[in-house]
Amino acid sequence: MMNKIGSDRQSFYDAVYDIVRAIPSGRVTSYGAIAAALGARTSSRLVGYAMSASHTAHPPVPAHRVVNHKGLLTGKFHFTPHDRMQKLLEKEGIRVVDDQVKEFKKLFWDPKEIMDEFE
DNA sequence: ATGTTGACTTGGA
DNA sequence: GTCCAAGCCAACA
Repeated sequence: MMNKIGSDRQSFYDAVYDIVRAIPSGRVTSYGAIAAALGARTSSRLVGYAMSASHTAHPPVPAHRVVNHKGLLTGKFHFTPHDRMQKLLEKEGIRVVDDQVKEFKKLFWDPKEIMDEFE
């Protein structure tokens, strides 16, 4: 069986990467939403931890589209340079002010929308 | 082996 | 709205 993300995949990380790569341009999601989509809502921290290692993943994951549940760019200091995360977002039409995604609620993309692709 | 830390979230006060 | 504590798993010292 290889239809469930997280259980058959090589690791929780790969599952996270797959979802992040599926985030549409110009949209954002949260760590918790990804964790929830994986059925591990309480492991949202792992999602963030996975992102810290995402820069070594291949193909690369658009980690800049993942923010915390408030729409805050908490991971921007993991980018080089730090402004890159915001730059990338703005490039996609997302407005970021004071490290916070404007209209976050509206731009929020629920990973569960593409869960079908993984079933 | 144990203890700490971390790109987090939730629930209760 | 705020602040605090707990829970999750992996990497590192």
